[in-house]
Amino acid sequence: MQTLLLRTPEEFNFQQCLRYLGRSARESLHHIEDGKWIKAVNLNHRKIIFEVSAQGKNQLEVKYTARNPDKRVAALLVNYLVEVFDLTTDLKPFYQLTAQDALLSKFVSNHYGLRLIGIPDLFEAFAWAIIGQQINLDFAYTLKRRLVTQFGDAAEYEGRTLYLFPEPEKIASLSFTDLTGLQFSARKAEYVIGIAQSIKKGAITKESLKSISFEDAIHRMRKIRGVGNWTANYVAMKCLRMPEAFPLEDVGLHNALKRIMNLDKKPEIDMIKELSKSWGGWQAYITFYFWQTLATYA
DNA sequence: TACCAGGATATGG
DNA sequence: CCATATCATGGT
Repeated sequence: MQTLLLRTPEEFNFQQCLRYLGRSARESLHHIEDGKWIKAVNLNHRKIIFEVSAQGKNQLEVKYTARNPDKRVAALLVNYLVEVFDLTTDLKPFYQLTAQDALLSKFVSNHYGLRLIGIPDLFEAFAWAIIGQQINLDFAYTLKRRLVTQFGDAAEYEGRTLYLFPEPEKIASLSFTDLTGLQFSARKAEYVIGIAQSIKKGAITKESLKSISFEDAIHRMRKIRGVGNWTANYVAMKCLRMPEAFPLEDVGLHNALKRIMNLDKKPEIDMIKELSKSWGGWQAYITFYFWQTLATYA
């Protein structure tokens, strides 16, 4: 086991992030124990097992081991964690904006230091979004667990089995019945396998999507079968790290708005559009913070 | 029982 | 362009 320290911004609270990561007991891709986040990932064909814990106020302690260690492992892992915890974004303007907004200040300050926790892997981000379309989150986590345990790689670590999300190359070679057998709908099976094939071929890459404008990225993603406005914005938010990403149609957002604004029914799309005009390019963060007001969220 | 869940697509008007 | 049916299953 090797150790590295990672400096974190002032507007960072590991406990807030850990609470988010522990939001579902059905999560299949990590463990949380004794204030530590324990997980395995595949980064550039290096399988890495790591533990993250808070080290003082402004640092994370990261213990890690790799199956095929080389000198790039530490750098890959740091990059991964910087992405997951969004450590390069300055949240001061976000907190300044929301503090002056009567609606947003109600709940944003309750989660000070929470970063928008990301899904760095493009295929995982798409697959998770598609799995979650139109079903309740408990069932979505169940479907993900079946996919992960059936087709994902695994690592044994101190008596635990740590699963990795399946590689697109693996899913690309499946037939629909492999996924409908896990209780995916025929549509979702088709969508997930199709995206795996596109990513395997290189027709869709994270780098190319990140290199173009937000509007162009959304437009390009929506050409993919199974990807509508909600899914494109979810991926832009959680993987591409575009701050103006905004899943307008999100039921969780609707329910959160209904609760926060004390509405008697869920808000209309046009009302949400109007409301969000004052969110100054922080739509993704504000949506993420809205989700924290719900009992279950992702 | 009926309706809602992190929606998207196909089809008919 | 808008409305509706469909999807699979779990929760309420």
